[in-house]
Amino acid sequence: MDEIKSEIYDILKGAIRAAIESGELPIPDVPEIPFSPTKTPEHGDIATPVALGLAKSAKMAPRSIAEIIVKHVDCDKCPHIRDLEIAGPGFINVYLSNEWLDDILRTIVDAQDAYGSGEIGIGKRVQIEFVSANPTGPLNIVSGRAAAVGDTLVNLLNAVGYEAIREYYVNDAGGQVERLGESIDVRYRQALGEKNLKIPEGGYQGEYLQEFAQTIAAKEGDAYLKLSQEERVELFRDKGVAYLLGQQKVSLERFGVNFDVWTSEKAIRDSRKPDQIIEMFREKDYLYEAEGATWFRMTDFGDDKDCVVIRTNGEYTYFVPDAAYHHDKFDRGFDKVIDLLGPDHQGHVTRLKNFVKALGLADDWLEVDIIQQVNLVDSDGNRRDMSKRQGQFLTLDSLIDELADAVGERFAVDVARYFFLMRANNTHLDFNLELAVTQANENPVFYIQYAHARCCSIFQQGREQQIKIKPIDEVSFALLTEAHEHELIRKLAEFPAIVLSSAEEREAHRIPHYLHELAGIFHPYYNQHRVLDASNMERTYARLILIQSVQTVLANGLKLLGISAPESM
RNA sequence: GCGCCUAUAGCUCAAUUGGAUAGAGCAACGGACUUCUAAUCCGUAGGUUGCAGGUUCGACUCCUGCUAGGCGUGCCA
Repeated sequence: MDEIKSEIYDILKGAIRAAIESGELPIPDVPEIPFSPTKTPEHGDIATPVALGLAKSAKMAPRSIAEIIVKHVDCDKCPHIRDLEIAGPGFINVYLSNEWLDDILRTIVDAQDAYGSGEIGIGKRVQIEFVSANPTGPLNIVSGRAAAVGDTLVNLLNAVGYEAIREYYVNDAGGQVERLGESIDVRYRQALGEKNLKIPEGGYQGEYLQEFAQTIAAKEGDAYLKLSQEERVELFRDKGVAYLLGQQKVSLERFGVNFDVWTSEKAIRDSRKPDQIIEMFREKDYLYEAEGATWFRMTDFGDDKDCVVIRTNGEYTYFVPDAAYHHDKFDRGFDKVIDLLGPDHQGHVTRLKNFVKALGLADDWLEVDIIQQVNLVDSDGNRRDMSKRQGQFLTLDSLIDELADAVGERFAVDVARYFFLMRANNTHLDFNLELAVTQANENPVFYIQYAHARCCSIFQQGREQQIKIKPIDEVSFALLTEAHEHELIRKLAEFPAIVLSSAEEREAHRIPHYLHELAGIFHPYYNQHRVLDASNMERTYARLILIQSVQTVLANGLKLLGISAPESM
């Protein structure tokens, strides 16, 4: 496929050059030639608007430019071109010979699991940091969305050759975990019968801490009351972080996301890195003292406000360990670092990028994407953010529990991942719970999975009828004459380009859309045409190769999304 | 006030990153199981792409100004 594309590119380039040399096309140089697969077969297989782009500089009508270019195309040189056509305002439509379709099926059958992968990123190391929720409670659904997106982006980057890893930054230091320790202390003492205690300002009210504190009380009794409050808060802080982080890991594993590296903020703070960063900033004169605190000259980097890096109490604000953390990422040798942050962190994107700049790192080394918020809605679009089950803000676990009640544990994670992945990252996601829990035809996840299961089912039937797939060289694809068959093959051919653009643009949602479109061609085909047909075995063999290719692409695509490809449903 | 994100069919979203007649699913209506799985298919209907300008051969896409919603905004992370 790619070879044919570059062949056609060269032919068109040659034609334009010949037209310039003959003086018919008054432009200085051969331009970039954009071309893409067409939306509809009526426009051929590949089309280019290059003549439209040249209209201005050549001061000619686009259609006549296209005519001149086509006149100079040497069709004998490229057996893959069946026909050339000028259409609409001046598009050049290329019709490929049927060999092209054969080539695609051959490529897929040869490559199998590897079909769709690429090499553009070979030799480059990428780190994606995502979820990174505070270890002060269970993961919420936005974290779930980030987990699905980050996990898939890593899959995509690895598929196109990068060496990408998943990393989780554990915010186990600072004021929030202090509040956590204090909150657990209150719950612990309440569990022992103490009255008139209140969760401190900024503390955590959730039931999960009551349960945790009750477990401690049941196990250790009042042993900890002998400690000073300060000692107790510190102890509970550490116990709480360990417990809640453990819970988060369990949730993530259930969701099919496994991080390669967990980095502790506390460890970063305890290292010498933050001091070194401050030292470096001081040397570069990025810092000044005011109002008892130390400030960073953020305005020098174009922001409208400076910001505090050392508080009046002498502690670093989170910026310092954060800058140190990113410097540490650089030291670990990543060519590119991507942070996926939650919607409440958007104010920090510019500051973070500025700190990275202040560290002397390249502008495009750090990429920050915001994973926007998730609303749960019903089919009428009404918001439903509360969990029925727990009567509280929905957590990732309770979402999967609800889905599991409806579609079974087997598909609950598949459905959740699909719904999180089907929208662009920077849009607010309306998660239609009603649609997600329908096990019926409307659910797009099942639509795709069912297509895969149907492919498998054909092979199962074939085995029962003693029909085996023939080696590809003994099959004649000329028998695939149905319009649906050509449409399917054209769609299969798009897959590698979709994977590539999806990885490079960080737009994971293109994969679910593509798979849905592919299934949307397969199902009608399946309904109208029989694959296994004893009265026409030669065509059966050709169709089996086609079905095998469809199955391969569906399976490869679902794997990128971390969604199962069931053999039966 | 300032900054970021968003606005496309009744609802939820696409649109190969500036290309041809803006496409899907859901919801609505009417049909198809003696067939490799009906979790499927076929058909009907649904649009001034928030508004107003501009750039371009060509704009959902880029620029300017409005309107509406979400989020953020110097010592939490």
